[in-house]
Amino acid sequence: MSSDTSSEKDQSGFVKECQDANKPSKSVISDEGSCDKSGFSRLSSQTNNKNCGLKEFPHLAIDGDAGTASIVTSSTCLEGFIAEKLVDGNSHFKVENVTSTVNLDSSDYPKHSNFKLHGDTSKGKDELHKFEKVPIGSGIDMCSFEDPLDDNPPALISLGGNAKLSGYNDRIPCSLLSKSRDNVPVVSRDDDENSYGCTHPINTKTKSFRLKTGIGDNRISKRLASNFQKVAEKTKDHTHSNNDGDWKRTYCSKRNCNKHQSSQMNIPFKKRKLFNYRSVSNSNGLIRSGGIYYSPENCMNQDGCGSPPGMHKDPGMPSLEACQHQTLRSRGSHVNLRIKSFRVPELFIEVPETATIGSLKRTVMDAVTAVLGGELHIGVFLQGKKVKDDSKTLLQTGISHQNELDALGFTLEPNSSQSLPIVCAAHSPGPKADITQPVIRYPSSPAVIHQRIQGNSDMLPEHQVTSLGSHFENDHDSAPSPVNASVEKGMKDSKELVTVPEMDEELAMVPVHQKSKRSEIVQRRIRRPFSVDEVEALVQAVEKLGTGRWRDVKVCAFDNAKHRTYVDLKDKWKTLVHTARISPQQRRGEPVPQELLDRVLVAHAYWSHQQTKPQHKHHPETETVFSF
DNA sequence: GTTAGGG
DNA sequence: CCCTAAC
Repeated sequence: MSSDTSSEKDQSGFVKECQDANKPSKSVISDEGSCDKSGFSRLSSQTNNKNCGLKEFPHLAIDGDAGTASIVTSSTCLEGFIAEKLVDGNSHFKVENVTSTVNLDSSDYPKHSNFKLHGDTSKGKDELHKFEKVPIGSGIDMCSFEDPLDDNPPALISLGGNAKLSGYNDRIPCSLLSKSRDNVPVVSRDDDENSYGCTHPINTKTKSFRLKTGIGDNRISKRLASNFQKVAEKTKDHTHSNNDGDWKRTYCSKRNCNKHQSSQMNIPFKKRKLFNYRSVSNSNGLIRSGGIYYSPENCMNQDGCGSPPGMHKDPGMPSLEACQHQTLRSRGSHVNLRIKSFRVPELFIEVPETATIGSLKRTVMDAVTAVLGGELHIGVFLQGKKVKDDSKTLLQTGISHQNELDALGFTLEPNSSQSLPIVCAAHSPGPKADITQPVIRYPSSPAVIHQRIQGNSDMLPEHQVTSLGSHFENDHDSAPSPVNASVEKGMKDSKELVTVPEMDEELAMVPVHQKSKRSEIVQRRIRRPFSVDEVEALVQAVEKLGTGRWRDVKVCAFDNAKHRTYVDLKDKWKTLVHTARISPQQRRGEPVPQELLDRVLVAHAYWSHQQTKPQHKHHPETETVFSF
């Protein structure tokens, strides 16, 4: 069949129409529809609507209706502050002291989010188990849980990194974890959190505190608790080499945390792990429904500005000097940025109609986790331009309360694949330029099942036939296929992270496994059962083109269905033939009209015959005998 | 890059 | 759907 010539096609008759739709033909096939794309498109659109229930999930954004949370983002001064604070353990980070306020309010933040990230750990128990060995305190720390009494339960995610904090962060004692006596896992701490206000006078290690009842504390399994402990212990050594005992003070009790943050998002432990190897940045701190509050004024602490060893200096401007200068300028010169929220990019979730709410939640959680779980970096955009020089001060960059801040934007972007901003932070009412529209799809996984409205029944066979000519548009919004590549890339990168030497054994081992496992899961394309419409189109195309020309079939009938490769079509045909041969009782899945199956058998037999006797010439007129 | 066929 | 040998 490799030498399919036009003459051959013409002889086959089935092919004819597809190749040349303009030629009138007596065959039934030709009347029913050619393979011209325009014809197929019609169907595709219909199919699309029918099958793409996911459109209803334009955003699975971290809800942003919550209150505000405070977060400190990076700034040289701030860094110093943090470091300093950790040392004495008494420094208080008070957002309330903000003197100058440049609130970049984003009123346009979508409030219609359908999903919220809860801090409730009980719900994620199952998942947690899977990652039970994941270093709890390493990455994202739970500072608080959603308060059920709070109408605006902002979820706060503290993205810290104990294992490895990038940039200046790695000099800062990282996350610490502790648990209360009764095995209630207590929030871990890290520098980031300190900056958020989880840094209230911290108790000593012995002074355990527990999460408020009803916040999920008791719902945390002992297993987790024990793991927490393990991690905590390990982390202990590893994190406070510089200052023994300090870590003890770094606990973050819910109470303390809540003081400045209405709530936090509790990211699954597995996620934490992901964050471990590389912090999102010191500022990462919170991803919460409410938003991130940026308040550098905390840099008031002069010492913090230049003291920390290793602190980078601004080129041409001694950092210390610069900081002092800024500091001396008075509190009024601080920039307060309020990032309303980091929105989780488009997440395409597919779940069967029969899925339980619980599984839906888990699926969503997985999706969110997958997105947030990779290496993330904070990208800063000013007036549409990305600010790449991390060493510049806000002042130098032009980010000051005196300037227009409406053009300032933050993005969460995947580590290496910077081409794909995962999350878009929009704070400002300002230029849209700074708002990067994320186009990410959650990598498919077995857990993610295509949600398909099994509603072909309303489509009469006749309609199907008439619409057959169309091709199936790619369900651009129904499934995560197209972007998989990038996701995979991200996962790959993440996988590499697990090799980070800083990890201690426990952290390295389990996580690696989990991680790689996850990667595998992610990489597999989601199963997307063929709809009757698709089968119809496939059958028709094969009738015309024959078997063995799957690439043509693909181009002809599924050119716009990006998720259907010619291999898929070939496989589908294979299964169709099989299905047609077995008894209806043995068939599974969405029933394929017998009429179609019959056509499958006929076409299959026909083309098999053709292959067997390629020399035999057929007269087009004769072909019409096959009333496809 | 396509096909074909087993997994 | 994946994988891969074969082309």
